[in-house]
Amino acid sequence: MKISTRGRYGLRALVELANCNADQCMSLREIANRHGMSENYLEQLFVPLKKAGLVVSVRGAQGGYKLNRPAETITAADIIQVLEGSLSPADCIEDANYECPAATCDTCHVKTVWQKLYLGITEILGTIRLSDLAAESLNPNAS
Amino acid sequence: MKISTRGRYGLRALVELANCNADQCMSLREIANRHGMSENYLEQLFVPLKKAGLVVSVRGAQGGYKLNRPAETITAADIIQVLEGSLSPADCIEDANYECPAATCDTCHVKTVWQKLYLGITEILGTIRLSDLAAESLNPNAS
DNA sequence: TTTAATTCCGACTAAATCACTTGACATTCC
DNA sequence: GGAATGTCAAGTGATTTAGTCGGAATTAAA
Repeated sequence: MKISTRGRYGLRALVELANCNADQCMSLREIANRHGMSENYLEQLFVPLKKAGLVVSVRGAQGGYKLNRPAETITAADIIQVLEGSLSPADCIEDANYECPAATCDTCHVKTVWQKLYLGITEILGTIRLSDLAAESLNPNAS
Repeated sequence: MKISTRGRYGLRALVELANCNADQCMSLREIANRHGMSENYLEQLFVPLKKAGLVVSVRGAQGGYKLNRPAETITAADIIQVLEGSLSPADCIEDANYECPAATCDTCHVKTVWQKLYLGITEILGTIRLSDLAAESLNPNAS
């Protein structure tokens, strides 16, 4: 039940982008250096982020990445979901018509637990906006 | 962010125990057979469950395991925490005085995300009692 | 026009974790 | 005595994690 470096790095990286001017972009090298991350690894994370339409890239010298939408419209749920693959704590509840692989499904009476957890996680991360995190990062002392 | 088989199997197994009479015990073999689990693997899960005081064992023929406390006093959080090691989605927030390993901590502005998530997960799982799950499992149609 | 900075792409890899399996031993009921 | 159980320690194959590496394409600046 841990968030991996994919989600953690990705979230931090996008907070960084949220702190740029909307028309400016920041290179992966700079983000990676600031946060002590591997640039090559971070690069991999930006493939799905771009594909999901959360960021856009600018190639060539002085290029980099920037947010594709206002930071107010991007939530932690959006980012984590893209990078971790899903927000669901168990495969059997991601979509309504998933079938348990084993014949053991009829003896599994704990699905409601994962459903409640999934709803909770979605709700919590869905109400955290990137703009809030960006503001916090600029003014860490404010509650 | 997935719950592993440890947590899933363990929770299902304890629901089974919760459906026994308080003085009766059930063998791992029976639980494993009912749910299509590996008996030997399940055995490993019961080591920490016993150590945590959630179950007690009865050795010898006709032995097995039973709950150590009334099912009303055991929550999903208790079980998952023991089997998954922790309910925290990130290592940096488990205890108040954990220190980020890297010097990158001062550039990490997303800790509040993991804290909120941790609180949410703890709250959700902490309010699910084993007795509720046991009742549900006996009467799956009731809401 | 060259050069340096960047994204893009695909492959590789060491280490850790997951989900078991195996085997030997201890205890208790029948 | 023997079968049914829990206890313990170790091994294992597959998958995932967190990277690394090398090179090609694109673009701004010198």
